[in-house]
Amino acid sequence: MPIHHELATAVQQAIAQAQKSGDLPPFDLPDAHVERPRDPNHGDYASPIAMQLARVARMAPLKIAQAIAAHMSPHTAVHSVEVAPPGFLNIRLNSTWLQQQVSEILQNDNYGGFNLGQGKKAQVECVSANPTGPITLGRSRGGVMGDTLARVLRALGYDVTMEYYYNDAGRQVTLLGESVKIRCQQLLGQDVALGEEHYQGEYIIDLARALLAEHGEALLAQPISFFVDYAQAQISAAQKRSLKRINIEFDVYFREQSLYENGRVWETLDILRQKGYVYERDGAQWFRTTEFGDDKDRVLVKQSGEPTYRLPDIAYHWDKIQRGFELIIDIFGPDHHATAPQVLMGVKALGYETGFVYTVLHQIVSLVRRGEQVKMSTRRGMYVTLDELVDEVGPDPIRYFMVSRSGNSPVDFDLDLAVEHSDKNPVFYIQNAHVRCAGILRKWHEAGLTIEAATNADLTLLTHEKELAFLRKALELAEVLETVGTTFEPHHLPFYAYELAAVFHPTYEACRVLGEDVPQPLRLARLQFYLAAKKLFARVLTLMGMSAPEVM
RNA sequence: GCCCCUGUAGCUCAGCGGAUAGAGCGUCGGCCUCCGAAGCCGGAAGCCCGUGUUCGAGUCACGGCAGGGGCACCA
Repeated sequence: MPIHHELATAVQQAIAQAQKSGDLPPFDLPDAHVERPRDPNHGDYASPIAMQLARVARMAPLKIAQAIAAHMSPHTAVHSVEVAPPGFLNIRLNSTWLQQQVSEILQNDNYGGFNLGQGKKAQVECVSANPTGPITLGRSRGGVMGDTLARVLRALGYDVTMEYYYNDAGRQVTLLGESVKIRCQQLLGQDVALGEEHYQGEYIIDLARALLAEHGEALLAQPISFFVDYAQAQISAAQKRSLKRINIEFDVYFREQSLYENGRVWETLDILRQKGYVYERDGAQWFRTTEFGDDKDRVLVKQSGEPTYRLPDIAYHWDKIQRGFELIIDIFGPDHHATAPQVLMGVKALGYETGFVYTVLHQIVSLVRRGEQVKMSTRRGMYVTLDELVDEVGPDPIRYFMVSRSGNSPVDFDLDLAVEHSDKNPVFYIQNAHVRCAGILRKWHEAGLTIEAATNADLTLLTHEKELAFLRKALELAEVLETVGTTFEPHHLPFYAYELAAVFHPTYEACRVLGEDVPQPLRLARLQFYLAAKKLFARVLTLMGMSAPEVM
């Protein structure tokens, strides 16, 4: 159990004890929690519980706090529990215990993680781009957010499946096939033109060229499905390669088509109809979303007899639930902000509670170069792809900047900043902390010394306030992971990483290791400290899908 | 017209109902005979407006004002 939970429990037990002994009147035990005071002078953790209890206990908050403090049982981590007006309970950690975090970090490969999820099956669905073109920046953001969430949820004891949903059944893929065929015809000198709705991108011509090289002119006799299958296979393979470049890999690629093959789509419609949520109008099948608060009903099946995307989307979520996921997270870009709630309405209509299904929305990504927004237009295929961005800035800045703000804020991806090797660039600022640790260890080895020499170091020598501040910050990782894993807002992690580096660098300046004026026992202790710091930075960077370089 | 998101320092953003609102950039001023200055130290500067809920509001509710995005029988 992480320390902030232990302390909260301790507070709660103290309240119960105080009630037992009559120092506090009886009332239902609240959920106590501890938080970090803004001002470190107030202690390492604080609880405002006494103020919250004032009403039910009908006592002055200060008196309540005193009663709780008096009944706190001793804890190895706790140095003192103080009461401060108007009723705060301030807890200070024991520095001996804090120093032991060094060995805790070194021994525990899941430092900061804890078993919040208890092995529950969780699914993160993200990217889910149609297999009709390269991965765009918006989809990349969703992917980075989803992958970061998945990594955090695994650290928190969830059994996570990363899933990618393919729309391989709709009109879009037919258009894709037609686009490729037309390009083939053009390459063969035929006078045909792409329609307005066809895919305009250069990559379509490349596909056509490759097809022609393989099959020659005879391929024009093939049905459109031939072109569809070929293009889809090529494009989805390319999408996977692109995503892998930024360390995103999926466990399951779920094909929309499979929901038609196994009858799930029509089964879903039947059930919705049986439950009275479907009616016919103008030759189409409508879903009574107004019963769930929507401002108008929505079409499930078009006049043509083809389903809209909604029906398979609902069927897909039904399938997810039947596969036993207890936590479902859907990550949607701005183009899905309006449709996300409709899927949930579908799930409700099927008879499920939707409390365990979360939709995480994010805003757009735009590129900034030399302080100016780069113009992008999806029409004409004039957008910047993930591959182009990776080519230009590399994976790490993408991983960092795509999650470095709340999903509710748009991302302005600054191309100049992303590659700038300076203190302005938070990516290098964080990675440099790891590099600096590595540098100390390298120098140590170069001097012919081994790490083993330091394993019995006396950690209680780590008394410098900056060293202790770093260890306090290390402790905060558990809180950050919990926040990310319960709010599904991954941006807290890069902020934490930055703060951790901001606590580290002054420590590095102040707490030298190899200098001749450092006494040997302290040197050994600090060596352990920097070994732990290195491991912690590597851990945090890995949780963000970033690399932890030894040199830069 | 309807829906979603946003409004915090000159700029870009954190801030999970708690104590004196934090960073980065920019700006002003310092620090390399010393493990990576890709770093450190210090200064100036801020919650869109109103009403309400609360012991306590940047945070919650309602109403304004302003900006962004979305409103297909496309996905």
